[in-house]
Amino acid sequence: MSSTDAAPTLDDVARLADVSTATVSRCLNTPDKLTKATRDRVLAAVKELGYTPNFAARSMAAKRTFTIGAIIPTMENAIFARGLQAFQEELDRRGYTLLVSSTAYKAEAEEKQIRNLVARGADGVLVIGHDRDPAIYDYLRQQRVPVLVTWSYDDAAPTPSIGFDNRAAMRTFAERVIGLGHRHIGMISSMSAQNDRARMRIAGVKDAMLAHRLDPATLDLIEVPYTFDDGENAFLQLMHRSPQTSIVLCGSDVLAVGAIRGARHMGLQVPADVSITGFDDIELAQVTHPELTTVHVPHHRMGKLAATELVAMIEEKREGVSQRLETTIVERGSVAAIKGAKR
Amino acid sequence: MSSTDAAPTLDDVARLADVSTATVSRCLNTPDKLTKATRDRVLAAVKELGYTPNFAARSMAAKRTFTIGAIIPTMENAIFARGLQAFQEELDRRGYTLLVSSTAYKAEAEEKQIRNLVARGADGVLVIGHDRDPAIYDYLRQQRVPVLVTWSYDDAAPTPSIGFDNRAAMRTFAERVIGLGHRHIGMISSMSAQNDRARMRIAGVKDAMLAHRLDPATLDLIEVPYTFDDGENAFLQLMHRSPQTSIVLCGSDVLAVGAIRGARHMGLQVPADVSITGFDDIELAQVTHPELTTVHVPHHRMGKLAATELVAMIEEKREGVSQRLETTIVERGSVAAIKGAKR
DNA sequence: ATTCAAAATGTAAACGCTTACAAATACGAT
DNA sequence: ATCGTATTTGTAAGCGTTTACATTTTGAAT
Repeated sequence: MSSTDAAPTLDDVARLADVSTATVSRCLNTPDKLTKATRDRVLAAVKELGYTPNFAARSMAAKRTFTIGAIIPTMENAIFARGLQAFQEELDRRGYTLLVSSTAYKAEAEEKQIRNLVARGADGVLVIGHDRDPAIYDYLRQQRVPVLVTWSYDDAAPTPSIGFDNRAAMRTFAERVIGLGHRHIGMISSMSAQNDRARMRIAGVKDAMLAHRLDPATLDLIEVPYTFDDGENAFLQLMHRSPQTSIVLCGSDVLAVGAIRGARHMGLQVPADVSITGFDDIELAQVTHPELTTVHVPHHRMGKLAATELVAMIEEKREGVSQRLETTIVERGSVAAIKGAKR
Repeated sequence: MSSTDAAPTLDDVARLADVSTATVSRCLNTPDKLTKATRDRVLAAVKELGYTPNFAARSMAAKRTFTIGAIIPTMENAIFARGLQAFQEELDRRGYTLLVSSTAYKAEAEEKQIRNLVARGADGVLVIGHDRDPAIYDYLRQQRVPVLVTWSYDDAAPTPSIGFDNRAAMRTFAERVIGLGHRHIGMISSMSAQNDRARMRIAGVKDAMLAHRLDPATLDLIEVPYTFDDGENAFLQLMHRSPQTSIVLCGSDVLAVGAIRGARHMGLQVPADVSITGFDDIELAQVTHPELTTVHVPHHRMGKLAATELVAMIEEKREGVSQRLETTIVERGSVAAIKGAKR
């Protein structure tokens, strides 16, 4: 209705409702501490003025923001979207707001983003993977901001994590495809520096090779950034220098989709001429042709559990407890057995 | 080094550097107003304490946050990712931080998100498309928060916009494909309620039909949400009820990719049996087979211009000026001409 | 040496909330 | 009616910055 000069404050509401500011504050935060009569009066005033509490003032006074920050490597593709969505939903349910920022996979960018989030008063922080400059962990500890790692599980790490064992997951998966008779193996990974997930997946493949008496040194590995184009280029390069490659394991579905396109552009049939696999099982894995055989990650569950745990860490002021989730293998159509394979 | 009990404040820094809090503040905000000697002393203290300014306190005192909020319909797919990335980069360059939140295409969720952003002190707000409850615009006006619309251009709208003419873009595109001889046209659109972009794209198709003496009433239109599955299901439904359909125009690349999968599952060849088109030209359009013929939107330019304009609105305290960007048609492989078409 | 304007620094009042504590009020038991 | 307790409301002190204004310092000009 009325259109005063500046944004209305608690004082304005208090004056209009003829109560103290404390009462207005209580009405907004702990409404059941008020008589219905006053509550209604205050609410009416709030509505009439179109009052919105000032977040900065509130969080300064309360020393709480009910905000949680998440730093993810990228928003450009959907890798983290589903998990984050679930994380956000659970947070919502518990009265927290999510602040997201992305680093474009630049380790240096992460520290800045984290400081920003903390400066903004994040009550807790969610990060992807364990690997990062120890200074970041020191800073977070000094600021007393709880951190939770996700997308990775490592019991031995000092930071609690809710995720899965990337190495074991990839190992199991690789063993399965090697069991199909593949001997000339290529791998396209994201850059492994400062990225334990990528590194562990590579290690997993090597574990599997070892288990099958293949020399891990023969793994034709190529590390690239994270786009479709990167995947395609890597694939072309790989097939060019190792034409006998029968399967290319990709560190992510995005890279795998790029690789499939590369195969098409080279005139190779997938999986008849070459098998290609992904990792993550994002929706994208089901729109390619052939659809992608990949490792399914429990995005939703992981996001939800992470939210639950992080909120508990904050509210109960306790250390986080790690939790290992299981991954599963999803066979679709991008892998074929080698003809004449023993098993 | 030291690890005091709570997060260090300006006061702590001031004490350590043996200056007043005002000096510390100036050192952080307008460093050239200080002697090099004091500046160095303060900076050293900042570093020693690991001081990070408290954002809430700062924005309360300065009544500025250098934060801009953006509300997008979804983060689940990459439709808005590229534009937002460019928006963010330009903002960064100008010293602003971006806060993003998404509504999952729920109109009701938008108001809440916007209030939240404003409460958090956003100096300006970016939204997608013009359509929304007028109450939202009223609120923003009352709070004196500049708003800029993007992904849509409408000279007549009261809110300034930096985008393209969805209707004209779709009309031109549809005319082109109709010119290829298609007479039985299907369309899969996002839900058009509270979504001028979707509505205008539909209108564009009808415009084109009219221009080609086709009855717009014969357009077989189906509206669904925004996922791959929605696109696939819509396609199946469409082809089931109108088997003679020769081309399906989709309101977005995501729906189109779903439709292509639907065609594959039905055993239909694209484009031999049926043509399918998209809209947006996100990277996804190039990983399907066939690659998608679509309307290219200048994501990057749009994001960058939006950032520039919104910051100008804030800093120069002036009305925004709208700007219309051009779209182009990208022909890839998902459209075929009807055999024996006149022209 | 003295003067004066300019530059550097300090003082202290906001900013809009929350909350400990104090005061007032309501209500049941006597 | 009176008292005591529980409930509701008010008072006012922070929370950590920025910034207008006041004060001090600096250094060039005399």
